[in-house]
Amino acid sequence: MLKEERHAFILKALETRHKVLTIELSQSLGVSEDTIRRDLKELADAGRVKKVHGGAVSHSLNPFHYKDREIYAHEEKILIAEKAKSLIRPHQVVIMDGGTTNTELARRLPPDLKATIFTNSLPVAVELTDHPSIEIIFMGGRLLKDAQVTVGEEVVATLSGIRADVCILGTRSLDAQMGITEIDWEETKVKRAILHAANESIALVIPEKIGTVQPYIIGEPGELSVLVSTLARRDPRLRPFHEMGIEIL
Amino acid sequence: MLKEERHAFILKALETRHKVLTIELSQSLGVSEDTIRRDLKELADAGRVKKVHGGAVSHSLNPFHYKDREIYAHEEKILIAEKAKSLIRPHQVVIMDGGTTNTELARRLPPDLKATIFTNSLPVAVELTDHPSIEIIFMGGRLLKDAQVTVGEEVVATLSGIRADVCILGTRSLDAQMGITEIDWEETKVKRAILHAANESIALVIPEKIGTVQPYIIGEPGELSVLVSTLARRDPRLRPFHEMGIEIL
DNA sequence: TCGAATCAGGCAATAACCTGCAACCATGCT
DNA sequence: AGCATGGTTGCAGGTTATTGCCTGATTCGA
Repeated sequence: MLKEERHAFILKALETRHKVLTIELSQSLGVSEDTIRRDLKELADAGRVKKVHGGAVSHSLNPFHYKDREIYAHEEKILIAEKAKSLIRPHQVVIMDGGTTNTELARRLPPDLKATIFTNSLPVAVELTDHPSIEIIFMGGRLLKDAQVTVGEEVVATLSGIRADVCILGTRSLDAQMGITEIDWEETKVKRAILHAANESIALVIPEKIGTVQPYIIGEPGELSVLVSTLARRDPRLRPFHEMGIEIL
Repeated sequence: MLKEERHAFILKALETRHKVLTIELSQSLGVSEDTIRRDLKELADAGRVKKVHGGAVSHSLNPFHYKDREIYAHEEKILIAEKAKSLIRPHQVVIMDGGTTNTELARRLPPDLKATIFTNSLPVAVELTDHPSIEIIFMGGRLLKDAQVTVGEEVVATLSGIRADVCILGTRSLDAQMGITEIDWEETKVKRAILHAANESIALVIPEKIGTVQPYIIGEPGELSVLVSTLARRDPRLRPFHEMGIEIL
């Protein structure tokens, strides 16, 4: 068995299976795990696969590979994005935060919409590059690898020089008492700045996040203008927000 | 048994079997393994087969033929990226420009490399988010949709506050007299700033770009530190650069 | 936090490789 | 015929690649 054959086998397996395990490969190819490990290392060094503990996963070569990631509650997020896209009016200046729901919205903006969008989210920016008429301003800073957003004082400073019409917040947790809360301190500071740099604020949120609380507070619930979820307008979970005068969608 | 006959036999065998082993061939053709090895070497030099340890495989088995047509001269760019990745030393501060070759490099950086990378390129940043130990600073600004890089005074301002160890320029055109030149004015300004913000500058360039000129000048050829291409070190096209004291890789 | 799984690096054995050399052969010239 | 030439082949040797095993470190999941 030539090394190249094994490599071809591994790549083939990854095309269909997305993930391979070292121990599986060693059994089906009849070589030691060490050899497989070395194979995976070579393939990883060549950028053909991504090595993970216990095996490897396919490393799709185009820059949109984050699309492959399994998105939690994807269907719901698509629904929310579809609802929300009418909220952005032509020629507005918009700040878009990160998050999968916001990315979904960026992908779904009407092609004829003309607007200026500030964002600190890599995926949102990538999606918007496909849009024909939106002007994109990316706010620089240190990049958080898991959230794929920039943070730090540079982002905050940029935001302090903006007065946007509307911001669209990625919402980790929303509670009628505590408001919008976050788990990451750096992101919190940025989101606060986003909230304060816009006249109106829109939160896109899947129902299960409503009523949960994280350690850091971004803003009072009353600071929200519009809340978009998959819930019916009269759902009791939304009642307190409605009573504060927040528009429910 | 003539050499040509053996070559024909080997190619025929590869058509049907995908791989051949040196030992097998030597037995079925009744010649020494060394002779087969020499045959394979000739066929490989002629590009008819791919030589591997233990024998040879047909070209269709090997990667590049069916993958990634979308990136122009992708193979060459991979080679260049592989060459260049050793140029980034641990704990350096690096500025990475946009371009497909640079993206390729970003994808191929050794996973154990610890470094800080400033970039204004969306694809580069996306690739780097998969890297375990690199700190990424994204330089914000207006996003050019086709090049997927940010431009504008904000980027230039950020760069003016940086003194990096090395910058890696995406190179549209390189000429021994005119130096590095660009076709887009906005990008030109940013690239100038990148060049001036780093102590050393590395240009990754595919051979066909050497000797071409665009309207806007980014820098003198002498401002380059290292030139990475697929050409042999002694290639006449590189001679003028070598004589300027630019390191050729 | 702990135990088990997994990993990285080193080591040795084997196989494959490359280089130089001498033998061989066909050819063409003197 | 005699000889030089160039191409090819096999062999000896020293070098490199590959692999499995081992050990200690790291990482993961409970």
